[in-house]
Amino acid sequence: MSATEFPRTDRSIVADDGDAYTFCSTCAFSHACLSQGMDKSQLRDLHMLVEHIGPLHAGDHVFREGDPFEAIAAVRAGTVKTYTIDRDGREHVLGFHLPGEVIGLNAIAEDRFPCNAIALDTVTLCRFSFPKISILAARLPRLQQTLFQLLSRDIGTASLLAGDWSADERMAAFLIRLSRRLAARGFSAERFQLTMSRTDIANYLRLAPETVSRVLKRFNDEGLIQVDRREVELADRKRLEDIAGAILQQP
Amino acid sequence: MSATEFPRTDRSIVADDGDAYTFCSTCAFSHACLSQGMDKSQLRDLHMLVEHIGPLHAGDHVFREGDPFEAIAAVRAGTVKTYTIDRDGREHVLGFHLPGEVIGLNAIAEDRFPCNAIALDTVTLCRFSFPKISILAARLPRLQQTLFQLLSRDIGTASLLAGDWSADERMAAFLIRLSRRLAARGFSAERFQLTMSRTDIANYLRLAPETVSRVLKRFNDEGLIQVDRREVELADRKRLEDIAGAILQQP
DNA sequence: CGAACACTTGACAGCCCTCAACGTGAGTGG
DNA sequence: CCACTCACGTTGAGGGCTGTCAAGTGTTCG
Repeated sequence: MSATEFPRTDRSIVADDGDAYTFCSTCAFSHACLSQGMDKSQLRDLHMLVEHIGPLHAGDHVFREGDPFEAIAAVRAGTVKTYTIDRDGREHVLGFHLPGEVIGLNAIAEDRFPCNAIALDTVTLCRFSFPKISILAARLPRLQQTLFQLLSRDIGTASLLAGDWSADERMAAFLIRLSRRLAARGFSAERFQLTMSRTDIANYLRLAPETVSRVLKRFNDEGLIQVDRREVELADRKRLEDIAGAILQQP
Repeated sequence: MSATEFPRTDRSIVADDGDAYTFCSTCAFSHACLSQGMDKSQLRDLHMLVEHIGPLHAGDHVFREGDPFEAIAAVRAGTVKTYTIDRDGREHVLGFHLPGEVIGLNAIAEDRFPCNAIALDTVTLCRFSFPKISILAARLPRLQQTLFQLLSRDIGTASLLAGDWSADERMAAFLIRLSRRLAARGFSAERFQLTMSRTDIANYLRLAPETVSRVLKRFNDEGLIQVDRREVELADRKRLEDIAGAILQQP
């Protein structure tokens, strides 16, 4: 069992501000960091409280359920899975987090992490001390607004999977949303690699792993996608979007 | 069809600050409003931006999907249902909101309300202009923290119903959580009135109305509850909590 | 090479949805 | 006071989707 990497503060702080503008361009905070209205000194303030974490490797935990909440983090590279284990030992995947997305926001309410976070591949993170960023947000309206928006957005995405959708609808929506998120970050929207196992997808979509397998095969046979192991190509995006339609109408 | 009441700004502003301390004691902002660390003048600032709305009557809309987002609101009295209508015309209930609870937080991200809100009975609200409360939050760390916590909490509750729980688990969890929320606001935890229809409950729990009816009847026959029309008494809270267990372990 | 793991494929059953009919209570108007 | 209407709620029968169980295949890694 690997140690929890995230709460540690004795990690070396990578101060590679030199390429900060490059890797931050796709970050959730980029609007707050890079947009107009924030001068050099303010930008330095924000970069001052960023700690670069990693690289973590597949299976390393970013944080664990019950850990005291001290910071949120933006994924810089790789994929992070957040999940909980319920009373009966079943895993519930709350989400997969791609570069630019923020994890830990649901820990603010209780001051503890209500879930685990684990790296699915090689992951690097930007760690933001929450007390510090709160103080800074009081001086920077745009940053405060960004935080409010990030939190608000998570409420919406959390209720997205809550509906009583069919397995086909869930899977199609999963693929389309993943594709869109990857595209927004500069990756190919049509062809990509699933960084998570079938079981992870099943636990996220609240399906059985067998059902995930069957639906993917049927989508493949019907020409909607081409799937080989974890490689996926969206062959008929339009029909996929049509299947997922009712779910995707939500942002 | 009734008009949307909420976005209007030409409503009479009820300035009954005289009993502000009374009705606000159970409000989500009470910690920010009434706790230490906020002096008289700051308290006045917060009360200044509160607009009292209502009374609305059963069937009146507080806001509608697509309305521009200008303000959040705390329920003072009554029950508000938030819901969406999907492409296929099916209603999805996002939540029932009791006195002291805040609605509209999921509108921040898109600057529009992503759902409808309707009064289930006679409802009064406190309306907080969001731009104004944001500015105030920058000056009052405690208020900022309260807002962050409210947003963060909603992420958790949104993912609560996302699991693939059985109808029994969902219903038990629904009753227990409703009971706890009512108790936290000074109402009886054991005996209460359902302000929503069976269909509303079904659309919230993602079940068919018939299933809701059947489960309630079985719970009644098994001595877990006593239900007569919309009157409910929790006869065996312990067993109910046991059934709901896996869901309730989340905050 | 062998073991562990992820994934696939098939058979079967169970939960819950759908469809349908009926019962009940509140409100209305005569 | 009663008949009527209408929405809401209950109850029953049947079927479909998807979970469970089981076995087999393929891949990775020691």
